[in-house]
Amino acid sequence: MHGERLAARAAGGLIHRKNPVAAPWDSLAMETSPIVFHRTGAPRVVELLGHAPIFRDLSRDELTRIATGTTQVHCERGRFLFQRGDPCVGFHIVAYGQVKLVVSTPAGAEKVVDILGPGRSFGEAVMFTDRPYPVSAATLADSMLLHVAKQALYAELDRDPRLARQLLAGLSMRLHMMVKDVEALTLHSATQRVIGYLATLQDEGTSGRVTLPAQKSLVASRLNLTPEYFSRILHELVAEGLLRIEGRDIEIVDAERLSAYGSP
Amino acid sequence: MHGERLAARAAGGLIHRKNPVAAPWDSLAMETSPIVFHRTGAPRVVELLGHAPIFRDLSRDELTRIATGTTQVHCERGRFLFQRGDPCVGFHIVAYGQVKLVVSTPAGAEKVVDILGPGRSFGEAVMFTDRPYPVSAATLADSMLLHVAKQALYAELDRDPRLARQLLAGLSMRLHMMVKDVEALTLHSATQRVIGYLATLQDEGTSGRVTLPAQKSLVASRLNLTPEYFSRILHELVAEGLLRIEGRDIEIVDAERLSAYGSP
DNA sequence: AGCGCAGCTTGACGGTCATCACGGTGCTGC
DNA sequence: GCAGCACCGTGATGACCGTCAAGCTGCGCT
Repeated sequence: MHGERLAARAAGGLIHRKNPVAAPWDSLAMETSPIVFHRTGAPRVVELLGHAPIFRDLSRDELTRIATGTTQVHCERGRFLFQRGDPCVGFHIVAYGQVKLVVSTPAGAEKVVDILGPGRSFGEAVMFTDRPYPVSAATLADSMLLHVAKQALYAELDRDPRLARQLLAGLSMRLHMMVKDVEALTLHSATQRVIGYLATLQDEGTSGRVTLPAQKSLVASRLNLTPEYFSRILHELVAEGLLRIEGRDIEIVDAERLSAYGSP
Repeated sequence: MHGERLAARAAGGLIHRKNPVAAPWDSLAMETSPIVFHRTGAPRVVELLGHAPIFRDLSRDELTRIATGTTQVHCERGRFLFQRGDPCVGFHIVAYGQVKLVVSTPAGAEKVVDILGPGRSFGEAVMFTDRPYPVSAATLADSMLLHVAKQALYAELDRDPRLARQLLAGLSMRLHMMVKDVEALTLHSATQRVIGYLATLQDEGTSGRVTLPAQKSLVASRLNLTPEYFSRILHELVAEGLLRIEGRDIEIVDAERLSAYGSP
């Protein structure tokens, strides 16, 4: 049984380190109360919803209707938003902060499925299936989320076919990513997975410098590696002169040779 | 690089073995011409569409409109319906026969993502993303498929919010399955994956007897195993008195002990 | 300052699983 | 009937990657 030891660090310390991830698309005053729900038709909510990719190019009217069913959720670092098995009555959008999605066995082993930053949404798919959550979600930093109630979205869905297309496209992209993940897990070696991951980080922010979105042990789990082996691979790549590492910042020295490393 | 040798048997011989999988929801005369498209408003098409889970409880009117954009595709065993990278202009429904979805590296390694029987649909997600196919599809038996054109579906989507919900639910279930797959690949051992797979086969057809949907090497690839190791595992389970095997038919002797095997 | 702890690294070792090689069986077609 | 081919099983070997057990570093805290 592997991953046993990951369990120890799973829940994430409830430590108050001031490490909120900056929101690129908006910045708000920070809430640090343990966990706060804020039912509100606040004016900002419409603004925030409008910036989420999933609701791009909806009209202001539509957004305000959806905002009616939306609550703000303030959540400090290291708390669970929901656990696998909980019922699902809506979906979440990250306003600021950072969230991890994990699957875990009863035995305590844990695997990071994804690491989500501001603007990303999650839980839509579960909402549409009327099943309990298959994963758990926990904050990696003090965060603020929007929770959109199922009813509100369904109501709007009946009015606007364009929204349906957006949602379908969004879920489809998600599925596409999952296929890529499965492909990586089954067809690529550990080293190739690391290289591929660095590549995806790179074309988000252009230039040869990337920075890991979270601590290395989390990224390792995301790539289905132990922290130890992840470390070894990174340092092997450094030894080859392909990378340069400074904490979470990684400089890609030779992108050409990197993407070809480990094929023949 | 593992899976290199799978490539050899990848394309599937173009042999004419009469091995069409019986369609539980309809039976039709078999076509064995190499590959035939049949643009048709045939009366059966509406019937066939109506039985696909994805179009369940649509009205006859709606189905006939969709049928307008639907073509019958007759395809003999061992041919590709599309290859990774091909553009996508619609999606498929299996009328009868059997289809495999595979991902493959340029190096030739190949992995079976799924094995699909009558009634199952595939390619919707790709259609909604406006990207090329991330997987290839090939027939495992002489088959007949329905191909629904993107335009036809989009048009109907604008008329009927209920269809949107069905599609969203369908894609969401697909995503759920993928999450389960990733979980199995990363958290479970090979033996546990085999056991889990047998369990899913079992609750489709109740009773202690299941039969593998395709040849063992394909099932092995689906479970991310080599045929050799898959064989070893099955026979180990037989040796433990948990299973009994006769070709593709497997009798589950002790379901209790089976599902607990390999945990402590 | 000095402790304590979380995160990261390094080394030695072993298990799980892939790989290679080969023999067996049941089709199909000549 | 036999060649030829899929498909399946078995044995020997070793790679890849996980596990266990240290040290190291930087940061927050008292």
